Formats: sequence, structure tokens, C-alpha cells
Amino acid sequence: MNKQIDKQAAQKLAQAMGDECIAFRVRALNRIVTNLYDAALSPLNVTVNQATMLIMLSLVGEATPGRIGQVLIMEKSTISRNLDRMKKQGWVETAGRDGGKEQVVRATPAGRTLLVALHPIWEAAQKQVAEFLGSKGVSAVHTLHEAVRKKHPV
Amino acid sequence: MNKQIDKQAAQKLAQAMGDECIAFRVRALNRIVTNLYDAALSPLNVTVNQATMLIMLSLVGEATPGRIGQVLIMEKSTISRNLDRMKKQGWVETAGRDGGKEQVVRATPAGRTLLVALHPIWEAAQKQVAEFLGSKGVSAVHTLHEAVRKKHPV
DNA sequence: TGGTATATGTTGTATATACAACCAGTAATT
DNA sequence: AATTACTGGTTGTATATACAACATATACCA
Repeated sequence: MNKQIDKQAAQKLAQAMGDECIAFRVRALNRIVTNLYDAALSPLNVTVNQATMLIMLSLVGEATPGRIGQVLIMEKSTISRNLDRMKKQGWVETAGRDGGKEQVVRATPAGRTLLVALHPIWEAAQKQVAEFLGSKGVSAVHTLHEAVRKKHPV
Repeated sequence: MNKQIDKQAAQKLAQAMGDECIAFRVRALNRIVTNLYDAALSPLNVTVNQATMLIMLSLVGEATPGRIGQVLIMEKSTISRNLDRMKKQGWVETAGRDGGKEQVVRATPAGRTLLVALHPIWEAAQKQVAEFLGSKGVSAVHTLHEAVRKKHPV
């Protein structure tokens, strides 16, 4: 008659949630994949997140922070601080008033050099992860990305 | 003849990497899914990560921090700090010397009460995410989780 | 039984992340 | 033109995360 539920009932609820939870699965996958890439990239002193941003910038030439956030699906404050770290490393630079509105960010020559060094390591990591996930897993990732892009068009 | 590669070459490399990169896709998905759940759970002042840990603990009754890390695929130091926050909220407690070896963690009555409140909200979030990902996306998540569990058996 | 090795947890440090609050330009309206 | 609304960026604060270094307890072995 008390308000506390017993452990049995809690377990039943937990079972229901744990059996299906998408968040847990996606988050665990994220940890594994991120750690694999980060370990591979650590000799270059770059993280997979930073690599992603550099790749994106090299692809489009230059972009405002806001645009970067749109494409990479990241919150603007996250972009702001990630760019700070990359600037400190000398991989990207800002044109126009720093901190000002509509500033433009682009990769530096050093950033492009890093990109070249990145390529084989990225390939190895990608291969390792693909092996980990299996071919079905890899297609599953692309399936999911399609769903994401439908809601977050570039 | 300089060592710097030109922007064209950089763009080509970037294209190759961006087109296929599993890490970017998984990480973006993680951000989206995590944010959706966290937004839904915020009225309860709990995060999806904390909810996951609470669910897991309720499911198994009790576990050492190390065991929690095994099951949830989290680094031990991450577990340590996440548990700190949950203890501060009163949702979990430790039996045995706190900080000592082989301590046991379990949900408190307050934790189980939270679990009950969690259930409908979790269901709504899960539904929302399932809709976002589509049925194909949801199966893709489960496919990926199978791959993960093959390498990280519980 | 004493000493070393191993397993388990915590703490220092750093990145990634987001929300809220804030600040500074730009645009819109009257 | 002046005031207001909006847009884009940064900063305060908090969680999640991991690696390295450390502390401690348990186990093993000589």
C-alpha cells in the first residue's frame, strides 16, 4: 500500500524499456565507433570530430559557423568551441571580424596538409569499423543516415 | 612544387572521406537521438544516460561499477562519475565501502519511483524517434546492436 | 607469511556536447 | 531616421566521455 513500487515491478518496467531502447543502442554504438576512430587518429593529434569538420570545410571551400552547424547537425555553441580548438591548432582560420556576424571559416594550408596525412589513417579506421559492423551493419548506418538527411537536408 | 596541396586536391580527398564516413553518420545520429530523449526527459530532471543506467540496475538488481561498464559498454571512469551524479540525486546507492573494491550499486526506492514516472515519457520519446527513423531505420538500429553485442557480449 | 602482480575504483585533465543567457550587427517597420 | 525585431556568435554552466595516473584491495606465489 505504500507508494514505492517493489523490485519485481521495477524489473518488469526496466525489461520493457531496456529491450527496445533505441537511445541506448545508438549511444553505445557511438561510443564504440568514436573510440575506434579517435584511437586511430591519435598519432596525428586530431579527433574524429575535428577531422570531420576539416573534411567538411575542405569540401565546401569555406562556410560560416552557422552553415557548418547546419551541415554537420551541431548546435552553434558546439561549433563555436570546436572551431576554437581547431584554430588553436592552426588548421582553420577565420575571415572577417572574428566573433563578428557572418564570419567565414576555412581550412589553412596546415589544415590541408593534415587532411593528406589523415587520409590513409581514416581509411584504415573505416575498414576496421566496417569489419566490426559487418556489411549489414554498414548498410544499416547508411540507411539511418538517409533517414537523418530526410529531416536534416543539407 | 611546394609541399602544400592545392584546394582542388584537398577537396577530392575530402569528398572521398565525407562520402563514406561511418563515424560522422553515427555521431550525428547519436546527437539527434540523444537530444530527442533528453528533451523529453527534462521535466523529470533526468538524462537519457542516467535513465539507461537506472534501467539496467533495476533489471539486474544490483551490480558493481565494473559490471555496469561491461554491460553498458562504458569506460570505468565514466561510470564512476555518472554514478556520482545519480547518487547526488538519490536514485542509486552503494553497499560496501564507498570507493572500495567490489562495491555494489543498486537503485534506491526513489530510483524505482523515478522509473515509474519515466516509463510513459520514455515510451513517447521512443515513439517519436521511431517515427523519425522510420521502420527501416529502427530495424537498422537493431541490426547494428546485434553486431555490437557480438563483440561485446553481456 | 611476505611480496608482487592484478583487478577495481577514483581523480586529473581534456574534448564534445547542449541549453540559456547574452551581445552585436542587420533588417524591418513606422 | 529611430526604434524594434531578428539573426548569428560567444560565454556560463552542466553532463558525458575517455585516457593516464594513481590508490587500494585481493589474489597468487614463492
